[in-house]
Amino acid sequence: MKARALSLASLATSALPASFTSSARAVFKRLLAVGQATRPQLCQDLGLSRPTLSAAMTELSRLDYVEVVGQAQGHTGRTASIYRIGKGAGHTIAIDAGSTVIRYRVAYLDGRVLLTGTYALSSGQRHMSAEISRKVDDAVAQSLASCVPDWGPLRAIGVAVPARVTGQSRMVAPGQETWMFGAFTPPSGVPLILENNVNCAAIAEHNYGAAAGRRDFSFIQVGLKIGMGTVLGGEVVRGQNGAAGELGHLPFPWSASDVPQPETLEDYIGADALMARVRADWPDHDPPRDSIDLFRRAGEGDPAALVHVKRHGQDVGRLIAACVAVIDPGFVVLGGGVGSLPVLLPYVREEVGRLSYATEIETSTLGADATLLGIGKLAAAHAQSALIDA
Amino acid sequence: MKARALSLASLATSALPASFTSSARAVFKRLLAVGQATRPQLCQDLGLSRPTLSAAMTELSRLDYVEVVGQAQGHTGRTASIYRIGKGAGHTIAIDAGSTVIRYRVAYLDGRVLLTGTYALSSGQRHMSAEISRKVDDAVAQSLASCVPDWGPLRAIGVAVPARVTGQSRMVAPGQETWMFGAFTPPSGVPLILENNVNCAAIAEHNYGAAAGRRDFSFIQVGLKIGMGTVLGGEVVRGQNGAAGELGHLPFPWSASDVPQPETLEDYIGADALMARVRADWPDHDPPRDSIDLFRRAGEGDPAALVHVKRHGQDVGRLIAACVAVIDPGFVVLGGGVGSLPVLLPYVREEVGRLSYATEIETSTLGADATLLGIGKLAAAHAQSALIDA
DNA sequence: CCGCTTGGTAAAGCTGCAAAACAAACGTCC
DNA sequence: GGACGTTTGTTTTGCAGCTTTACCAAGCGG
Repeated sequence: MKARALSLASLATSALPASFTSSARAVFKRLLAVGQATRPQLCQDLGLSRPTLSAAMTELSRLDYVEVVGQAQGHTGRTASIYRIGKGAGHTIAIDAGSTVIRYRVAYLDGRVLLTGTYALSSGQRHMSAEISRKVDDAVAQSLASCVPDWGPLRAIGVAVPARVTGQSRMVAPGQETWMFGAFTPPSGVPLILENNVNCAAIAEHNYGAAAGRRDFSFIQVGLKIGMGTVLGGEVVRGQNGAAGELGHLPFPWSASDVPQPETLEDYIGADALMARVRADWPDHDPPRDSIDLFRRAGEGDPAALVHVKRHGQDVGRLIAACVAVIDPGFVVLGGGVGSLPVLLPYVREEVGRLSYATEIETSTLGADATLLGIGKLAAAHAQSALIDA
Repeated sequence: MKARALSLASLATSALPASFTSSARAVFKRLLAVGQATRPQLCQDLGLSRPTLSAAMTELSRLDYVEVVGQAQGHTGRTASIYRIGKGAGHTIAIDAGSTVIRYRVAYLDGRVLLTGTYALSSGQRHMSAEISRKVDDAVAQSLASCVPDWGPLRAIGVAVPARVTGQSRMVAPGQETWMFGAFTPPSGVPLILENNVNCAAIAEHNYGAAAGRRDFSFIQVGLKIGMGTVLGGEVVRGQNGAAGELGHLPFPWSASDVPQPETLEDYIGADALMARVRADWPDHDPPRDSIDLFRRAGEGDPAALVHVKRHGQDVGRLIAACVAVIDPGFVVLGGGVGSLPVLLPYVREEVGRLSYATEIETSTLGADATLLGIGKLAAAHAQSALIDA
């Protein structure tokens, strides 16, 4: 996760039409969360009276923030209209500026997908490069070109980046970092939200994945690099320098005789170092090609592979032990190319059990989509509050 | 900080008289925070109109929650009455059940002290013991005996303990842990609030000390034991098992060849281990008697002492590096018998600078009172919300 | 005494909500 | 097909909590 920081500043958001009553805000929020609902359902869920809800609907309809999509028939009584978020609420663009591919997705604020796409990078980019900037620009251009009136206004663009992100707001002023903005010119007047990619994955786990409904948990990504995203009290912990979860900075090696060196741990736990150790130690002339191969063989019972998987699981467990010692999240989701492999899990659990207090550990089920889902959620959430938290 | 956990449950709180308007709540809160204020000041600070404030005052006066303590004279115009919290709001008892002494303090909710006292323990109690329970009971009995009608009702009892505290609420049902409640029987009907002593010190730093006004920081206590209390977004991070900040559980020793052992770090960084290393390594036959002596000699320039102080500062810096890697608080306050010694600070800063992102580090100025101040604040805050968050 | 300023209260009005009453739509039973 | 019960949606009315406006009270200097 080592990368330079992005310093953030605010950008003028689009002018807002009006202020809403708190009930209208609640209705809008609820519709975003559940997708569709009838008025009686909304009354029930939000504890509002029918007249109040009626007023809220009138308010929201005036700007096309809600629309009717059908009728619900109880087995008796009048039919109820089914409402959802309308075109007036607009849409967002979410971009996962990953190490090997750029994914993008255009969606309404309630998550309905309008357009998705992928750009491959010419080679694995361990660090940000001009090519990423270009592809991000392509993704935005493609989205804008495909835009039709039915989508409503573009409310926010979110970009998940493999870098630290700093600043109070998640918005960035254009032109601050050439690697990001060298070829990418964000459309003016549209809020741009940057977020660290691991934090995005954590947000996705929180909203759609293994950590749904939890107030506190950590998501630990283990692959080529290591990183962590933490949610405490429902809020992402970002850190003063945007460096929360940069586990590569844990003091390592550290003992009575070893002096920790900066950023050593990432190079020790990263997949490259793992495979180097595996190859150096392999008993015959057919070592695993890559970490996937190693874990496959371990799953098939290969003793040499199991030794290294166990060893790696223990090291991951020690990462979690450090996390528990500091914040004791109680629940940890393992993700990333290596971390999400189930073969690793029992060894991780064993080591955490040996070193730490009771902590539930599960592997992620969201796969490679996690980051894109998370930045999408973030962009939608930003758009939502810009619209109704007047 | 290694100690058994306290499992918490709720206790019936005293019946509440009435519900307040939000303006009355705001006025009450404000008076608690600032101590004294005139009506115009409150209008200004809270953005309320004079009629609204008048209504709020009528509400609060009816239960003696506020009282007039004087008149304020501007250089022209009518005099304004000065208000503060009244007897009706009641008082709290705060107890620091420390390792060597038990301190207690009775105070109004706004912090005005009514009574303080100290009981020495017969010997340093590394773990909780029956004697602590007895002294806590003595402290409460003494407070109750001294109580006069002027103090108003007893609203809460807070106890800071050198143990993990778990559970949603800070209240504990009587009779759950014999070491705490073997000889201590809390008065029934009064909420009892338990909190870890390091978290209390952090709360004190947040309200009265070096971290005043900060939303995020960590307080690290270094002495016989090590522990950390963290505030993120103004809220104390307690952890699922109440184990957040148990730095003794950081993986140590950890390197390519060293296997971490449970709770090793506390015994390595604790003052006893430090002095053992100092004595083993001392060049002549006059080693420092204790850590205070060591740091005094270092302050006077003794090269042998400086070597060990520097070494210790580096180790403390590595603790902070671990904390920064996980949550990146941006600001750290050093406290405790060893941690608060200024001689240590430059070495800590140097090591953190070498290993981590920019992090401000200061030493605590609250001294031994920090824990008592913190638990007092917590008890008052609990009483406050019980009174007005109806 | 009068002007001037500031503290405090009483009366009227506004906002956001709910309860009650009313109106409309739908299925069912005779 | 029409009466009836049920559910949805709207109109009316009322209330809580606040602000604005207006007024009275208290202090100071001339």
